[in-house]
Amino acid sequence: MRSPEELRENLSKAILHVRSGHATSRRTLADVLRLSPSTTGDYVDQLIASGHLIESGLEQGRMGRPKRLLCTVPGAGWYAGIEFNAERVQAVCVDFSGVKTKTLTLPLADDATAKSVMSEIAALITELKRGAAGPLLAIGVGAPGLVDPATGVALHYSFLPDWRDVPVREALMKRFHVPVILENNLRVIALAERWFGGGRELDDYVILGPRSGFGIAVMKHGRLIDGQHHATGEIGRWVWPLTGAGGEMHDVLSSPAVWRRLAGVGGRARLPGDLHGALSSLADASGSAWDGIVEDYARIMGLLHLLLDSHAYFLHGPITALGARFCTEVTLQATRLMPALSQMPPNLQVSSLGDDAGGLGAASHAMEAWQPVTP
Amino acid sequence: MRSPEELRENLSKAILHVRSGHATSRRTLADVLRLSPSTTGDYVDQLIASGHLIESGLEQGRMGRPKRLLCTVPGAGWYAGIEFNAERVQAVCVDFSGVKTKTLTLPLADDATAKSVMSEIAALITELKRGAAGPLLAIGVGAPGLVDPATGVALHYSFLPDWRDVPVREALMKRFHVPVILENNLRVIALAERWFGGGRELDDYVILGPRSGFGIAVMKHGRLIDGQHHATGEIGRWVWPLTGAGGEMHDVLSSPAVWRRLAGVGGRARLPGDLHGALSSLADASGSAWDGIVEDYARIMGLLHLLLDSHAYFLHGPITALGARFCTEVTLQATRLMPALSQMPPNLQVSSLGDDAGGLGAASHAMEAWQPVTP
DNA sequence: TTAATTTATTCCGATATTGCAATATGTGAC
DNA sequence: GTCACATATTGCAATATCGGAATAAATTAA
Repeated sequence: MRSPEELRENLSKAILHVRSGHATSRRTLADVLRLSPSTTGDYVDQLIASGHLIESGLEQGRMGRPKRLLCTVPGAGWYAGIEFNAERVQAVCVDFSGVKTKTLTLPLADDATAKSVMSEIAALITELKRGAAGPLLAIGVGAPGLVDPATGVALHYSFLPDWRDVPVREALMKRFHVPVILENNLRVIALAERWFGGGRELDDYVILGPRSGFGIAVMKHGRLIDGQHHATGEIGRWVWPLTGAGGEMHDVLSSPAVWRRLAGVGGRARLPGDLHGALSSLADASGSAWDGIVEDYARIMGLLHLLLDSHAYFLHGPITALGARFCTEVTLQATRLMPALSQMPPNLQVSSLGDDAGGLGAASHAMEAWQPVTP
Repeated sequence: MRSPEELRENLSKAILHVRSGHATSRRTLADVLRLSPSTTGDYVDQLIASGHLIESGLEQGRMGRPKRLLCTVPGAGWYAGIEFNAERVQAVCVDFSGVKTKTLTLPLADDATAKSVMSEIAALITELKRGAAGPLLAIGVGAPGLVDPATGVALHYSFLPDWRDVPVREALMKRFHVPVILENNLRVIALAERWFGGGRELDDYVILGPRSGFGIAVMKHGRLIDGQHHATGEIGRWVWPLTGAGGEMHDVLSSPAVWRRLAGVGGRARLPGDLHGALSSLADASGSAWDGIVEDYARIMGLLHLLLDSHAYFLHGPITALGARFCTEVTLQATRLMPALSQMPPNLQVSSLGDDAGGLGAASHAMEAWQPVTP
């Protein structure tokens, strides 16, 4: 008898591979699971019996017996993905076949507290329940700031005054009685990119997330890299300019900072409510402010790419409003500044995921963590 | 029946864990292998019967039946580790219990070619054979420049004129009839750090290798990170100064460059034969050249640590002659330049491995790759 | 049409691995 | 000393997984 853990894990992986489309039949599933066809067949029968998978027709190859196609049953349940920051809470519903079926967004008041945020989250999940097919299977939460995924406690977030040591997992598990997974919001966005974005075929890419701060998430070998102080990717705290001392990069290159530079306003200016929209109207800007921003981003891209040598770099956050032109110019400028890059130009692109990248990522995390119960 | 591959892999892992001291009894071995005690017991019996392991006494815990200690049999065979650059070839012998028993070094002539290097390597392995206990089990090679580990072909190295597409694995396998593993030399040094250096308890650290160029190797989750163009960690090609264009970091911060700056000679000056020795005599230098170098390294440490957040950074290469004082000053200066580091000071240290780090690393790689034959 | 070929799935005996119980071997309390 | 407890190892019946053969279902060649 093999350990039940391992069985559950294999069943879970089987579902994930079918859902992602990486495996479409018993045979291909056996290949990606690295298990024998016989065992895989058993698994599939079991998952069909439990209502998680279903056969959806035949696919004829160039020759031989056709594959009996497999797919996940949409109504077998759904995952909730929650993401929030100081301005809004977002909740998305992803059904068992991995399709986003609903997105809800709730603006937060200026005087929002940890308590009010948690109750908004619960309210949104309850709202999602109405009309969702099947049972809620798991909840993923992408929280800003510092989090401890192991304990499910959110440690700190500067823009919500009393957001400190919030037991997110405990609270939501008590309320909804399903597994709850907590992660940093930039890191769940990396998962969204794998499930819904341009990272579907990749296990090596980087998320660039200039928002209020500037962090990155690094996917290597299909896994997000970690650090000692939950501080991996905190490049917003790089000194800026790079040959200076004291000042920090996110003061100059975060999304709000980029808007200020482009709009030509000082640090005191009040930010527009819709930063993405405001930046969007500046997308065909030119002049020294634009060129300076491009050059700054180019330097960062160069440093990152010569260090990480990743397949792709996905841009996220309000700054994506600057569009593909921005990415192109940054890439060009990077190669100009660092000739070594001409042999290996970085593949920088605007993420195809829109504003609900965070919610999608949180749901992706829930999908990856959930396991079926074995009979 | 489980797959024979998996069995061999488990036996191999069992040996590695016993050798490393991470597992000292059947019980603890079961824990680290994540297998049941019964199965692990079978494995151990098998490995004792085949002469790879042996019981070496009892260890009494605070209570209960004592562990029956396990250790690897030194005479069960040995691993050859080869490392070279334009100046010398190095070969080390590591016995089955993971102890280095011999190091050989052969200087290379100025007119060395790929062919002569390969024949020196073969000669050194043959020399190691004399007096080594048991059979040669595997050969690890750490080659400078660009290599393709998958095919075992060394692609390119600037300082050996015709070193291009050299089929290292094929040649040595034909000659010695054992597995041959090829890797980049900086990356095998990372393995040496895990087996023989300060990385023994870590699975998250970085190797800084300023030698002729300047590369780093990043260990995350116990695995070296890879990239798209075999170019991960090529930070020597960062633009330098960081706010400039065109010039590259290794022109200023490689070991030869640091010596030139400290010695106050121009770029044309001939390098001393013993760079480590030459730098050593400058270890208590001071003045603007020293301060400039410290500041440059501090910037790099800051950038790396805020991005990678690793447990430790091990300094390798001739520059280690500058000693612990250099590391201390770099760390201090980094924190001064980037205040964010004060919450998470980087742990930079001179590697405790000496000049044969490369050979040890190559042997480590061979150790990790070798698997016992199942009866 | 039939036979040869290719690919996917299922059947089945062999066995490696497991969980649990039993056994071994120590400490500490009294 | 004896008993309760703690920890490590071994024995054994139950079973999950495997390899290989058999079967299924298609294409291609003749």
